[in-house]
Amino acid sequence: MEHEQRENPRTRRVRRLILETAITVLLESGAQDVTVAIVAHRADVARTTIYRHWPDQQSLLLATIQAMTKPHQSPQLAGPLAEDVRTELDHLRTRLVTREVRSVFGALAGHAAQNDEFQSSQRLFVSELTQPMVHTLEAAKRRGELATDRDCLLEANLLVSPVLHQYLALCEDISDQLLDEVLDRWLLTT
Amino acid sequence: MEHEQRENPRTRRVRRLILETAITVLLESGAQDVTVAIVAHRADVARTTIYRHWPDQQSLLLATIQAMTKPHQSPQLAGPLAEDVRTELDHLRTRLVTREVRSVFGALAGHAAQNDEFQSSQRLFVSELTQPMVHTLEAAKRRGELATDRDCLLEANLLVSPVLHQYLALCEDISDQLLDEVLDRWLLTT
Amino acid sequence: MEHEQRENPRTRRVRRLILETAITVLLESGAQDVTVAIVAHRADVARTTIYRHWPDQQSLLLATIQAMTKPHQSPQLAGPLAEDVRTELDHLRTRLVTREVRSVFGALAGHAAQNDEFQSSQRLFVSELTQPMVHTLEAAKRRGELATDRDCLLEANLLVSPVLHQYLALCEDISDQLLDEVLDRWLLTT
Amino acid sequence: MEHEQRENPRTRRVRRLILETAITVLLESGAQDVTVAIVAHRADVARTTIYRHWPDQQSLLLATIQAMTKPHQSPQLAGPLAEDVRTELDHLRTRLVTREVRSVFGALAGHAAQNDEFQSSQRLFVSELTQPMVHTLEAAKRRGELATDRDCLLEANLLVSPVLHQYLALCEDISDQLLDEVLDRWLLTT
DNA sequence: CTTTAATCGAGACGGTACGTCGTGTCTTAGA
DNA sequence: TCTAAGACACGACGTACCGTCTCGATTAAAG
Repeated sequence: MEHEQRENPRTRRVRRLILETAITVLLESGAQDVTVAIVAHRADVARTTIYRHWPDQQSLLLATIQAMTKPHQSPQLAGPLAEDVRTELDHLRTRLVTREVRSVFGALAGHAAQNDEFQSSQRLFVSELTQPMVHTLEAAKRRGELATDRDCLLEANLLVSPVLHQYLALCEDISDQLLDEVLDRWLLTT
Repeated sequence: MEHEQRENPRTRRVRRLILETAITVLLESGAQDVTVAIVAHRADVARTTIYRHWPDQQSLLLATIQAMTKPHQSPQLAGPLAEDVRTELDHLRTRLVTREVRSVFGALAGHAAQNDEFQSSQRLFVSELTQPMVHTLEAAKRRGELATDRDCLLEANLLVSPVLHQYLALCEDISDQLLDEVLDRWLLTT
Repeated sequence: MEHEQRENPRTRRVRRLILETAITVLLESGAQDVTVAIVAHRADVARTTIYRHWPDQQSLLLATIQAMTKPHQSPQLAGPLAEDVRTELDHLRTRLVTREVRSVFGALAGHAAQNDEFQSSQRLFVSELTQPMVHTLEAAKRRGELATDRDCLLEANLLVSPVLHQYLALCEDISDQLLDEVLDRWLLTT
Repeated sequence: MEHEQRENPRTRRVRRLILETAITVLLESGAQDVTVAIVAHRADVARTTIYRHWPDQQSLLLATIQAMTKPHQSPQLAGPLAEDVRTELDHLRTRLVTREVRSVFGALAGHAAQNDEFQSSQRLFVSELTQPMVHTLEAAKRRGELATDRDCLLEANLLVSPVLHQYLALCEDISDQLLDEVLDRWLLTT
């Protein structure tokens, strides 16, 4: 957005400060505490300043989450497909834990039922989690290790969903056995 | 619990009334509105009466959700396994939509990251969704259509997770194609 | 009241217990805390039991104060009038402090403007404080040390009021000088 | 206080409005009803607005009373001392009745035993009642009608206390006889 | 020595007020 | 000119008492 470029530098600085504070609060204390009052206090900024940038609390929370939703990067893999997928599953597990995915996903899901913007954001957020797997599959397809008529997104979802289900829906740890099982099953269907 | 039996019938009636009102509010306007003030007003009950039964707003919300979390019932199926599973997937889709699962799941997920009771409740809620599929598989196992060394819960999760993922995580509709695909893949691994 | 004699002994015991607890609370924490809830708790008695004996909180407070309002006793004095009066002023000062008169008077005055029963009670309470002085003057009159046409109650009030004023209205200590001054002035008018 | 001068005029207006409403309530229904909820309602102001200006209910009541405690003004008298004092006693009686002194004094006394600020306020309030008499005596002293070694405050208290006692402690009317008696006695001691 | 009636404990219930915290709107000064 | 400061109305929170009202469970007194 070139709009942001032209902005008063002070304004941009303040906006950043607020968002970063909001992120910190979200990770530290959960989405419940991403409140205009609390963020303003923590960022040492007037409450009204926040309202000048975002119309209400939900917008602030949404912007906060969107600021956290950055593409996950995985190193390009080029080993045999099975290995790459397994590695990617491992990375996924790691990302789930280290990036406090539960908090963010919870915040999104908590509003998604009533608020379409949150719904889109949740879609995006989940897609970002799945993206590296899609890339891995596409690379394999290019290398000829995967049939060209396969829909990489569908395949990725099939691979990823049991893992996310275990972690985000059942709130349980992800064992190596689960990852192995998922991989084995998937290989059988390829 | 015979304790509840001995309760003053009026008390029990009021408790029911409150919970039912809370359920209505939750389904109508979302978990955000399951507020002591709103529920009290809608149930035409004093705010303090609610506090006499539940210590705070979260407890009320939790109780409300737990009151909604009743085992899903599916008719016993005895057809060939593939058909039964496919039927069950269909039922699952139906239940997701008709029982406002998105609202409830969102409410749970929104608190689960901070509150263990909500986490347990979420676990339970998701299990209830999966349960009919588990039963179907167990029946098939008894009929000899499924190898006895299979873990029915694991299999059920593998079957169910792509569907839930599509609906709860990606917030998208569940197509027949998806259900077919899931079934086909699973059959290949059996 | 022979009515009270016929009462169930248990009832009488409980009534006493409540009143004594209320007195304790009044002296310890002030009239603000003579609350049905607090007294019931301190007396280890059900709240409803208190309501069975007094219709509401004000009645309880009033009864508590009335139970505290017992005639002040002074030893009969027979010395010369000036000495007796001075001694009585001293006793008055002592009683004001030791019997927590400020708390009780405050409680009474706080309700007297709105509630006639409290007003009567206050009148009585203040009279009791003045009574010993009246007796002293009457004794003096009988001994011929005071003209028979004097109104003992009026004289007592004239003697007592500057002292009460100093303590209850101005909330200040009562010095010996004040007592001496009051006595001297009064003697000049006799 | 120039601080108050600089205040936003709206703020000052609101503060005034609240205090005036509180005074009205106090005079109409007694100190018991000087409640944040009631005053807010009567002043058509949000409850929180009151809390922004006074930390709690007691502070509001105190401020209300202090706002009512304005110096009593008497016209300068220059007649003979005895007449002046008698006039002043009359004025005092009038003020007691017309300015609802019983309500205010009751409210003060009701809290004075527990709260030092109320105690100071009560002291001040009573002093204001006595003040005109002090002035009258000082004027007399200046005119040479009163010995210079007399303590005007003490004399005023001696004159005033029987009257206040009659009205505030005994809750009875103040007769002309009483005023005459008090004056006569006092003249004898001068 | 039991039975019967008054009294009590226990606690739900509708209320009112408290004092706190958050929201979103608005106005007034300042940098 | 943008921003800070903060007043304001509003609404919900959770707490503490109020006074009313069942219901058993005790207890005292009378049959």
